[in-house]
Amino acid sequence: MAQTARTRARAAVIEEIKAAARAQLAAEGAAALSVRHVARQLGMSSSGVYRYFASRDELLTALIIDAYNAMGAAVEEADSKIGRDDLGGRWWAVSSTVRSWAMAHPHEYGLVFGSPVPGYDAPQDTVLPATRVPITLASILRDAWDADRVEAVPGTQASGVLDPSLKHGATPLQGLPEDVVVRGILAWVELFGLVSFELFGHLVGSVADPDAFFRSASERIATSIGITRREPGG
Amino acid sequence: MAQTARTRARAAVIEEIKAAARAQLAAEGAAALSVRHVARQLGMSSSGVYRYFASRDELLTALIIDAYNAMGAAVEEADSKIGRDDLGGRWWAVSSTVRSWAMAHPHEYGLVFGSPVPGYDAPQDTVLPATRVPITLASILRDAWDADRVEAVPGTQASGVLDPSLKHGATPLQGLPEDVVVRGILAWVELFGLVSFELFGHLVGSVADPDAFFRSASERIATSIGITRREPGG
DNA sequence: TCCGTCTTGTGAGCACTGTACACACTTCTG
DNA sequence: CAGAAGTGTGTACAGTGCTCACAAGACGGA
Repeated sequence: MAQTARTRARAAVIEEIKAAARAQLAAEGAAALSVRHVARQLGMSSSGVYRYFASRDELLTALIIDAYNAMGAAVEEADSKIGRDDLGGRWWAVSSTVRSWAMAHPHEYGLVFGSPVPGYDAPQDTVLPATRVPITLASILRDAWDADRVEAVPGTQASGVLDPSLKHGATPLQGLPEDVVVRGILAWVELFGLVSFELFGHLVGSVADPDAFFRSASERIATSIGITRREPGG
Repeated sequence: MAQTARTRARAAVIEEIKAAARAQLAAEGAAALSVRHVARQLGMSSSGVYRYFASRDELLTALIIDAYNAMGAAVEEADSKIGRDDLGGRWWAVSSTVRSWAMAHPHEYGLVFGSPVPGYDAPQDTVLPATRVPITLASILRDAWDADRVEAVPGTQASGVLDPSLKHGATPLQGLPEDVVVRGILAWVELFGLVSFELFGHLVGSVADPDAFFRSASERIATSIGITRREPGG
C-alpha cells in the first residue's frame, strides 16, 4: 500500500531493467553486459538506470540473486513432484534439474558458480537464496537417514570440520552424525563440480556422451550417500 | 638460432608483457586486466603491446596456457617425488598440490576453471597444457589397475560414454575397462569441483575447517577409484 | 489549495577502456 | 646498399562506468 503509485512504478522499472539485463547477459555474457546498453534498450538515459542500481556490480548482484532463486525454485518444484519416500527418484529429480537449469541458462549459471567476477565479497543478500538447493539436498539426506538408509561410520575423522550453524540452526541436518553430513556436502560439491565441468567445456575430448556420463555419475554420487536408484522404502 | 637478436628480444618482451599482466591479474583480477595498464607498467605505448598480442583476449589466452602449464608442472613434480607404487601417497600428493596451487594463484585458477569469460571457444593451444594434470591422474589410475587394486564392475552401463580418443590415443588409459575410466574421470571432476567450490566461496557457512574437509574428501575420492591411503604394494 | 520536499529523469562531462591506423625508426635480408 | 620486415609512437574513434547540476513531476502536510 503506502505510496502505491510511485513504489509500484519503481518496482516495475526495476523488473524491466533486470529483464533487459538478463536478456543481454544470456545473449552476450556477463563481460559484455553494459549499463548503457540496458538503458538504450529501455529508451532511457544511462544515468537514469543509476536511480535504481547504484552500480553495474549491484545490477549483477541482483541478477545473481534472481539466478539462485530461479534455480532453487526449479529444484524445489522438481523435488516436490516425487513421493517423499522415493529417495532415489528425488535425488535424480534434483540433480538432473540442476543440470538442465544450468544448460538452459549457461551465463546465469556461470555468473553464480564461475569465478566471482567483482571481488571476493558475497553480498549478504545472496546467501539466503543460495541455500535453497543445498537445503533441498539436505532434506533428502535427512529422509534417507530417518529411513535408516545411511550408515554412519563411527570411527571416522571429522569433528569440528563443519560450521556449527549447520547443527544448531534450523536445517534439516540437525542431529545427523558429522561424517554423514560431510558425505552429504561432498555429494553437493560433486554435483555442481560435474555440472560446471561439463558446462565450462572441460569434458570436451574425454566424454563423448555427456548425458550418459551424468546419469552414471549422479547414480554413483547417490550411492555414496546411501541412496540407491530403484526402491521406495524397502 | 636463426635471426637471433630480434627474435630473442621479441621473446623477452613477450615474457615481460606476460609477467606484468600476470602480476596485474593476481593483484586485481581478470576483469581489471587492461592492455593500457600493462603497457604503462612496461614504459611502452599501449599500441605497442599489440605488436605482440593481437588482442586482450589473446593475452588472456596466453596467461591461461601458462597457468595450465604451471599447475601441470607442479602436479607432475609432486607426483614424481613419491614412489611409483605408493598409490595413496601419489593421489594425495597430486590432489593436495592442485589445491595449494589454486589457493596460491586464485585468479589464475579462476581464469582457467571459472566461467569462460570471452565466449565458448577453447583455443587449440590450450588443449595440450590442459591435459597435464588429468594425464598424471590417469597414470595413477593405470598403475592402480596394473597392481590389481581396482575392480571392474562388468555389468555396469557405460559404453560409448567416453571419447574414442581416450582409448586409441597414447594415453595411460589404453586397455582399461570403460567403467573404470569413467570412475577415474569422475574422480578428476570431483577433485576440481572441490577446489573450485572452496576457492569461489561456496563452502563458507558450511565448512569450518576446509583443510580437514579436503583431506577427508580427497581420501574418499581415492577410495572410490580403488586407492586406499596406507599401503604401498600389499 | 498551495507550498515545499522528495523522486525521477535528463544531458554534459570525466577518466578510462580496446583497438585501428598512419607514420618513423631500426634491423635484417637479398 | 637498397628494400623489406619488424618495432614503437601518437592520434583517433567508439565505447564504457559513473558523477553532477539541473528540470519536471509526484507526493504529503498546511
